[in-house]
Amino acid sequence: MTTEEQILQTATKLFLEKGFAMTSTTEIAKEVGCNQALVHYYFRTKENLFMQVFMQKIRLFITAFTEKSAANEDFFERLERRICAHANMMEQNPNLPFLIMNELILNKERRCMIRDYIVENPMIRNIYYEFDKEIKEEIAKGVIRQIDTLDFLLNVLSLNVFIFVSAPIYTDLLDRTDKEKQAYISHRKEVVVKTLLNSLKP
Amino acid sequence: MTTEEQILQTATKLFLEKGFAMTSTTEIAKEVGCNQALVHYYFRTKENLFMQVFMQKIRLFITAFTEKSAANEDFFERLERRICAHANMMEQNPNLPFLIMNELILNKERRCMIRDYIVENPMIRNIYYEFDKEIKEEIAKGVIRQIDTLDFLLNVLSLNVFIFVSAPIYTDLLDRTDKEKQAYISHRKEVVVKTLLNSLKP
DNA sequence: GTCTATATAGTGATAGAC
DNA sequence: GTCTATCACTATATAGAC
Repeated sequence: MTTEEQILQTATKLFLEKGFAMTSTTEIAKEVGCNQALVHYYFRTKENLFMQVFMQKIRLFITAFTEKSAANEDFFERLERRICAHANMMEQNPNLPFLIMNELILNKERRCMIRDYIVENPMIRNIYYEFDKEIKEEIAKGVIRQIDTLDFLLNVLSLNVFIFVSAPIYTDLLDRTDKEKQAYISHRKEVVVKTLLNSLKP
Repeated sequence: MTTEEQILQTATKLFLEKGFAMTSTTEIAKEVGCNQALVHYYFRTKENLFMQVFMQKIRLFITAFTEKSAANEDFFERLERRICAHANMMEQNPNLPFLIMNELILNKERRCMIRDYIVENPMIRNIYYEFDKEIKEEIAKGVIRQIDTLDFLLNVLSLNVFIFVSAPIYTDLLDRTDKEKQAYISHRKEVVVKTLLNSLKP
């Protein structure tokens, strides 16, 4: 691995653990084993370095919900598969939802910066459009109750994100072991799927 | 208002807006209109000042769910009233859920510090115990489906908190006005109540 | 490409005058 | 109680040697 890749990898790890403000370029360099000046040689500013990490993770976060369905699954099975795919992505990047929320809330510039990427991206628009069509069909068929697609997606996001935001808090607050933390996450994943599917009942 | 109170008030405002790490004592002093040394004269350290703000807000956050019920309300009406009370508290302190999450996730010491307050506080234990009894009774009566009380509370927390975390992101991402942001919050509050009540159906 | 050295600016905190 | 002045520290970023 080149030094540049090492810096990017270490930066990703540290930004996820501690956020933008509390991670210094000195610390990144120290963990890579090189000099602090080198971090700036490759990425010029800390902001640049962060945005590279951030946008890559944003892409991952959004595309995770687009899990393709198997041939003969019904609507609820497909839905469950997608909700789980989204949760699994976060399980593999535990602090990711937190980092995204954190930086988007504290920094208005970053909100505006990803607007172009998310809102005006035709691929993402298309993903939404397809899902919206699906939802409306099932409502028309009477399989699920009347609900707005965006509202349902926000419900999924709320419940899924909160699993991983609350897990470290839950663990320390109730003096749990790492194994119990894992059990908490698994359990919440099940509860969230059940809650979401049940909330769609007519 | 005394200078000390002014400092506390301004600190509350700035910590809520920008978090602990990105608020400096210099900035607090500047906004109060006094010298930076004075902030340290009253509170000695920035950490002290923050913890005073933080614990006061934590208390507010927890007790908000304990809205007392009117005499002749049924279970679902009481539940709705509590969920709304909790949401309204956050509406009056828009960045509060975010601040709490932020500081609890990034700072293990703070997690442990509030453990004593939350987990071992007999009043809070009692609130939980009463609600748990209520839930179990309604399950026994067949009014709602089988669900763990803690799981339900986590669902409430997830959905309610996310309304206010997502509102500023939603507003900038989709170029919304302040009035539209307000409409978003009102709408989501309704959706969340409906989703939660519907998810309890047997 | 990697290093040392340094410019520049900001931080939290304290000492001491008034 | 409020101020000025200052210390010690850390940060980002850059210049220049090799």
